[in-house]
Amino acid sequence: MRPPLPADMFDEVCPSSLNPIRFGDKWAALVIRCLEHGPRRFSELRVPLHRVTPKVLTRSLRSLERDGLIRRTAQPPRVEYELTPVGRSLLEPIAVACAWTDRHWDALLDARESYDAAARRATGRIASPSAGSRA
Amino acid sequence: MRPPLPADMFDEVCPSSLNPIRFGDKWAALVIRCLEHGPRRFSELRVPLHRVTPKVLTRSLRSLERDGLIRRTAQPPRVEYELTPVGRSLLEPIAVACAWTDRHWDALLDARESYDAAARRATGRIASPSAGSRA
DNA sequence: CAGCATCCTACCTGATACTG
DNA sequence: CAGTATCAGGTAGGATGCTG
Repeated sequence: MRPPLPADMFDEVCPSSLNPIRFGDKWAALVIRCLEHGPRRFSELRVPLHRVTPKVLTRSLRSLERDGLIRRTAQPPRVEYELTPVGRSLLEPIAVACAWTDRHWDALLDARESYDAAARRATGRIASPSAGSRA
Repeated sequence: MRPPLPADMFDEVCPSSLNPIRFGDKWAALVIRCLEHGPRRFSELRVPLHRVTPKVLTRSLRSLERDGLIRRTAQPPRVEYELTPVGRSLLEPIAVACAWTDRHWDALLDARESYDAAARRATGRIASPSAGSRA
């Protein structure tokens, strides 16, 4: 049998609003990568995605299913999710996005920091929300 | 001089919430593509992006600037926006995303339609928001 | 020309608690 | 196990009108 998904599969700053590249909703790309090596059950997905609530994960899964990117099969009490061919084809753009992020993540962090610092100097300390987590 | 940006540069269903791949906010990818061949002024951008209000376009530009993806230069009354090297590097993932969308757009449309149709049959006609526009 | 101010709506996301 | 229900906050997007 395939190994279970590791709880630390994703960085704790992941997903991130800082990452300009997004696939579907906040968790969609992570879900797709979880399904890369075969079908997974709801509770299996919750291990690496331990920071998402069941409600939100359900909505993300429904949305992916609606778009034909994953398929849900229920033979109670088992429910499994797997990639469709179209969903699997998203792995390539996702990989490209990840590669881009790896190369430019630090530049992005620096740019934001100096922009916000300049804005603070100009306005006398206003706003500037905290950085998010990673994709 | 470079030709002005055509008003019909983007499809009228573009950007789209249907497209699962997004770059920054709703208009960011379009802005970046507008800047591909050199700097553009605010009002130049408004031609192909005629469906975005000035407020929203401004916010999108500020956000891209904050992330170091574009650079804003003002020598009044001229204001120009141009891609930074990091911003330009996004053109490649964007192209990959566009290629993916071209290949799978129809499948996405069909999947949503049949999912919503099945949902209507199951629940007796509830919900199902209209499709969005394209990315 | 290149925005800003104001108001408003919808959606996304999450916390918490509960269930067939 | 695989969700659903409820409540609440924050942000994105847009309409409209005004300005240095």
